Amino acid sequence: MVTIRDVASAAGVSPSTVSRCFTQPEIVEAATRERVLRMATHLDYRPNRAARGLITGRTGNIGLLLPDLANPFFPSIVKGIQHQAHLSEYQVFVVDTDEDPAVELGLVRSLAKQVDGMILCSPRMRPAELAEAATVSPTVLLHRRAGGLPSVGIGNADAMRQAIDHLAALGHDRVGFVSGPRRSWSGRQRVAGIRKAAAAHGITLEEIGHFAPTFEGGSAAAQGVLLSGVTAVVAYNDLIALGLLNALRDRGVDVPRDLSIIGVDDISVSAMVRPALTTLSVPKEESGREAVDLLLQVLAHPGARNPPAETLPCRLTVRQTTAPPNQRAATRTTA
Amino acid sequence: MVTIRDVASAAGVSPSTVSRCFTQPEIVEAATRERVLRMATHLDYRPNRAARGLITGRTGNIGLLLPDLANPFFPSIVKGIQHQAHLSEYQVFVVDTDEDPAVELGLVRSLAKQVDGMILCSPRMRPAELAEAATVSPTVLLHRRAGGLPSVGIGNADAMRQAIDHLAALGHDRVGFVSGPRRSWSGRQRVAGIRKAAAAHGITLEEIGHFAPTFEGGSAAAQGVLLSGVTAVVAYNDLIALGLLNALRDRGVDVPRDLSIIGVDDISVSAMVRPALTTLSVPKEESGREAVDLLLQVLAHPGARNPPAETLPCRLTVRQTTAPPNQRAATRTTA
DNA sequence: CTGGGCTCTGCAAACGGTTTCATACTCCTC
DNA sequence: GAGGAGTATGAAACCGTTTGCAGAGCCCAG
Repeated sequence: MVTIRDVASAAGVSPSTVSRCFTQPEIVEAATRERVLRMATHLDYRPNRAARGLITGRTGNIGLLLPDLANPFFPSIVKGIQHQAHLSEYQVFVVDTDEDPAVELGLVRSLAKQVDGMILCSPRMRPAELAEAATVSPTVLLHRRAGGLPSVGIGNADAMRQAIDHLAALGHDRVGFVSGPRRSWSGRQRVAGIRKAAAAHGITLEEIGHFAPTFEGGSAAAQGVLLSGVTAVVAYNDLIALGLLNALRDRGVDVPRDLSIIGVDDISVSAMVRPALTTLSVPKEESGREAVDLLLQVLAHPGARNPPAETLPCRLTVRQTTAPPNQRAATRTTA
Repeated sequence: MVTIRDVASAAGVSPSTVSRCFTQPEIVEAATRERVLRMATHLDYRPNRAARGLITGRTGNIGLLLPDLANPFFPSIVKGIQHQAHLSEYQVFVVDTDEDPAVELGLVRSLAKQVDGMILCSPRMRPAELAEAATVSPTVLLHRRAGGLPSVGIGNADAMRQAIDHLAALGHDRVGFVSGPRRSWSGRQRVAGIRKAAAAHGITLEEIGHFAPTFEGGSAAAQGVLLSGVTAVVAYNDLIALGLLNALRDRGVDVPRDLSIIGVDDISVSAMVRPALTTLSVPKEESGREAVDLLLQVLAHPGARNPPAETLPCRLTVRQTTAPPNQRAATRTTA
């Protein structure tokens, strides 16, 4: 392994000078600098980041905590985060919590020493734990907002408004919301948003259960949806919507004729199924990139007073799972 | 930040003793050890891994290179790898190459210093580059085999045999194979395997193009498949199969009546679409776990002469996209 | 010619651990 | 009671880098 000393002796200077050539090139004489850099590339020298980190206190790594890589929503975010992080020479530690809130804080702690900061994506932990996590390591929240921590979120309430506007325009007046995990902050935002939007349109809202944010969770929701007598549902996320869509079809329910379905996230699968899912498109990669930018900004100005809380807009993508209500089916199910 | 010296003075011993309590507990006297460990937990001391790595040469990290996180095949592997790595207190650096072979080697080099070893998942680079990567850092190949490097793979040829057996049993005698990336080693294995299996059954094999291993790639393959006059196709992977399935439906082709489709991977989406995709189930998480085990084994015995090359079996999962050939449709398309 | 200020470079001390080597102590045997 | 083996601990060197401080050399003004 080639060290800074090898480069130094090869270039006939001291290690300090070599170091300066990399960290503050302008203060070393041009001729010297050029000679050093030439030897460095010639020897294929790369600074040992662990050694550098030991003294600077910076690791060049950022940590990313997320609930479940198996949900295609998150890999998109990872891609955005990685791309942006690599632009600034940062590496990313990815940690999957398997939707278990109990392990989140522990993972943050165990990762803290090895990263300069963390991005907590859709964390399920409680606000107090979140505050504690933030003391352990500089933290940016992604798809969550809490206690004045810097965060990147999406316009959940506005998204729900768009969904309800769309359903109202189609003529629905009895709509369901299929909830995801009880601990999901986004979920609570969405419920609040859809309540308000439904009220504004005079639409009756049925809130249906809490389900795992997975395809299976959506299947499990089918019975409750059918019993509720609604003509349209908005689901917590696309996976639930897809599971629901499938379970309904297996029971002979025609989507969108008998029931309209709207998801949230716009994961790639949603465009692959038939009928293709109408959904609220969330800017996934972009939100990941923004989170990195925000974190780097926080790292650069540790004492900033007002940590920014960004909100990115969602956009309704109308595909094939929404249509005007089927009067006959509606009256049948409500009967 | 609490250091080893803090623990040492709190416990009334030297830093050396504290260090030994963690690295080789058996050589320090029981009473002393207990006192030290009690102080350590009390102060919430955690060894600085960068500092430790500086002297031991071990980082406690492993690197994972993969082509595209957006393909649901890979997140499953990541989960398996992470889970197994965390059991041995290793962290995982994940790097996505966006299917670009040109950047792979560079990423390996830039990551090398920060990891103890790397898992290269479905790398697209050439054997010579692979050999070079292996000199840079201890390497395990996942879903690829090359030049005696330790590897974990799947039984591609056997998988193709199962697919052809299934299609032959249904009565197909003219089958297509839709190829993925030209640089994919698995792809070449599968072509070779399916050629042999088809020959054994007296089945005519049509090899159709090279396509991106994505949903869009599958859509693009539709025309070629229709022109080929086959009654069944096996696709390089599930995403291509799904794209194909969709594009065919949009052209009015009924799957499986007019055409049978078999994918490879068994990604979660394949069970979510209708008709659900018949596919070769690859043990994704398991292969990830095996790769970690293998890498740790390599790290523990650096001089081992015969690096193991494991092969995990695939299993055909029959769903709804395979059926006996439709005689009329077949003659129509071959006309 | 002297002295003050600049610019560039080297020395040496960190950073937080691990590990080699030496030392002090205990215990046992002859 | 002396000597040797064995055990538990501490002192110090080291890993590869950054950085505060000092010093060398130079230029220019007085």
